[in-house]
Amino acid sequence: MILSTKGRYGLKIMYELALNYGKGPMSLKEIALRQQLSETYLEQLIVPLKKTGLVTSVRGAQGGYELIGKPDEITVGEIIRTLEGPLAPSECVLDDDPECTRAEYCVTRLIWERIMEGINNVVDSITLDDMVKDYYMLKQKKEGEK
Amino acid sequence: MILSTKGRYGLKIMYELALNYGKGPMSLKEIALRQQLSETYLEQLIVPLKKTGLVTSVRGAQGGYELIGKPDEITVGEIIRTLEGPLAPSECVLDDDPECTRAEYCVTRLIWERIMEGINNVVDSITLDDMVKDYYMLKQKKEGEK
DNA sequence: TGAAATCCGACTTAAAAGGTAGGAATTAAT
DNA sequence: ATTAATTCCTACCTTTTAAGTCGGATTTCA
Repeated sequence: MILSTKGRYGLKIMYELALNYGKGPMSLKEIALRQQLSETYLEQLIVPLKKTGLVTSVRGAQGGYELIGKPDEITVGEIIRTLEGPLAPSECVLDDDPECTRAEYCVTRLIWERIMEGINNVVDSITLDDMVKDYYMLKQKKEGEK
Repeated sequence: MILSTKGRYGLKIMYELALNYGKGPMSLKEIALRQQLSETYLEQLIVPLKKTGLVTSVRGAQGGYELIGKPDEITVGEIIRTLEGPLAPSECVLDDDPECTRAEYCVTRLIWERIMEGINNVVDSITLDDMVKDYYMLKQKKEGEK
């Protein structure tokens, strides 16, 4: 049940952009450097993020990417679903599955629905701003230890 | 983020065994028939369920499988984790990941931990007995519609 | 003794994961 | 004007995983 690198790295991209929010565009090169990830791979991942309208780009030298919305308006759920598709444990709970009219009265389906609801509740309750706050919390804590 | 068929079919196996609880062993053939699944594939899936001690087997003709514990003591979480491994969105939240001492203060890791906790809370709160009850509820409802 | 089961291990095929590579287009700074 | 930095675009590659299948050995009830 581990997420693919798409969702995981995608969140890292968005987190870096959130830390940089309001400071102009940030290049993928810098993000890749800070997160120790392959820049060319991140290029792939940012395409859907742009298409969904979560980020915008500035081309050319000194260009890069920026969040479109404010960090407290972007949830972890939106980001992960953009890159991974719907967060469902089984296809049969997605809108329109034709095979799911079964003689077993589909009890398992009820379970998948509950699980899906649980997962989405969690990820939709966390925003990028929460992550930024976590960062400053951790930072302060670490400085206190010196 | 869709579960593999291991976890999904595995839960169906356990659900059938729960419906059959107390009535002697049930063969994979019958389970496969009722759930419209490949019997030989289910053979693979039941191995870990047996190894973990969730089911026991009776060999020979009229043999089959039975739940070891009572349906209200077996959670969906146990079953899925047995077949899918730990329900974590990232490896880095599993005990001992060595790579996770990072300069970013690992804010994303905090997020994965919260998500993992959320998922496990949901699946561990549902037992096989809940599914059996769901079955009788749905059945009654359907009969009322006639 | 035969049929119905579980058990065991190897094999197969297709898709997905996790990238790389090469180059075109755009733009700020010099 | 040129150069360097950047996004953008398309294709390709390699390894792993998913989702089974297959053949046969073993056990046991009828």
